[in-house]
Amino acid sequence: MLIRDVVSWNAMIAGYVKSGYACQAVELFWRMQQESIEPNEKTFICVLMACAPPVSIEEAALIHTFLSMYSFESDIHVGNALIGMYLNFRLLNDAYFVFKHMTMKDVVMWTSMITGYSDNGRWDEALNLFQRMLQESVIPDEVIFLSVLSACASLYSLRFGLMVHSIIINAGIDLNPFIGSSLINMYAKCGNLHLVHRVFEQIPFKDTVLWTAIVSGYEQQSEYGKALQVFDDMLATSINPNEFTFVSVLNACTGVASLDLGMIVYSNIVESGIECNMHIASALIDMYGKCGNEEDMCAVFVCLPITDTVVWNAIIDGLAQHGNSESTFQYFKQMKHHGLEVDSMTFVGLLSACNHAGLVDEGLYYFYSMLVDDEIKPSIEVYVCLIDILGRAGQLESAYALTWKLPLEYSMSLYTPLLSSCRIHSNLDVATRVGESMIKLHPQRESTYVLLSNVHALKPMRAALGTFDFDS
DNA sequence: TTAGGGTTAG
Repeated sequence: MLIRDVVSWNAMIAGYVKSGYACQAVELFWRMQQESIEPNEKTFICVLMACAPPVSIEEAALIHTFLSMYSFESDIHVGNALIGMYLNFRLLNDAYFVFKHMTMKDVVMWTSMITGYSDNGRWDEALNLFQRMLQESVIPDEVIFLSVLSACASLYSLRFGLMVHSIIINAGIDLNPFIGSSLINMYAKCGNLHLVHRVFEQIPFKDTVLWTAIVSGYEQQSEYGKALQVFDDMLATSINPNEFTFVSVLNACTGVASLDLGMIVYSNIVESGIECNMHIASALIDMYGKCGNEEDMCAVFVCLPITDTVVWNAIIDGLAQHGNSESTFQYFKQMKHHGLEVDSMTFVGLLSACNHAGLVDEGLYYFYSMLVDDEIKPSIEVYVCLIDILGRAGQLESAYALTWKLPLEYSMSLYTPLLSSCRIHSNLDVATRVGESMIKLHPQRESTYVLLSNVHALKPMRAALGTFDFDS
């Protein structure tokens, strides 16, 4: 072009951003300044959108400083792009600082800030902000409800979710697949499958995402049969499953431990022409692992690029479940060697390998290495494994002492494996103490009484065996 | 002719 005006530059920058070339977009922005083309609001909006890793925060801050020289900061679109930029770097306080100082806030800006909190696990603050928005008489639209419902789902808050649903109805928002799948996801996460079904029936047009939301909802609530049935219903329509659908369906096959079904679903994936991404791969590894086909589990793994923590966690856990403790440790070593990030799920696999092989010292070693070398906060699943390792090795008092160091909300998940260990070691003393605590916490839970009675049933058997002369 | 927020998965 012989003459390039601000619109040409904006179009170029926007094009680069939309195609994922963030660094080049920022470069173009600086070139534009060198050529003394005056930027406008739209220029800043485009370039701020490019400000996300791998662009550095220093360069992003420089663009913010540059922006301050113009009078665009009060522009609502620019303000929102600025909030979005800080959220891209997970700088929630900086984003909120910009948000707080905007004199005009529209529903889009509230959505950005709410999504920012929600995406960073600060769900309570997301919902508080939504309430504040309503108090300030901002009219919510369809999009903001999607973010708010996602926060309700993450909090498993049926109370708030129901309230939001009623606001949606009162606001006259269309029950389309977007709102429908968010509602289904929320009700499923809150465990209300009756409402999941009701919302699903109410949505007149059902697309792939809506079908996937209901399949995934049933699967996550361990209603594997229903998930498979709904998937079957979906196949009878003209709506095609996508990667997300297949992941949930594979999980449902794993849930019912059906290798045959899992293999049929795998052939469906291949037929559909959908590429096997990391989500599908890890679901597949998990399915083969839990359905007892170690060979195919490893065959899937070796075809994948070495890039993804979750895939490695899946194979480590799969090998551990098959009792291959040596291979499990080898894979962990390789994972570290390749510089992959490890997380608490990695250690769940490692510890369950130690558990199956009765390797107490190794289990403790990996546990401490997780705390000290990798500085990872152990998940409740890690503690369950650790207590199981100690318990099976007969270190029941140590295991029992550990349960006291953890928050009460986790106690039931920790006591259950401990009580089983008491049974293995016929330790009535610890069993009685654990059982009493469990009954105090959940007197209605029948499984506790069954476990406890199993431990007590050993008493006469042990007494009888005590009189038996094994040597002769 | 250039611009801001969103649904389902490991």
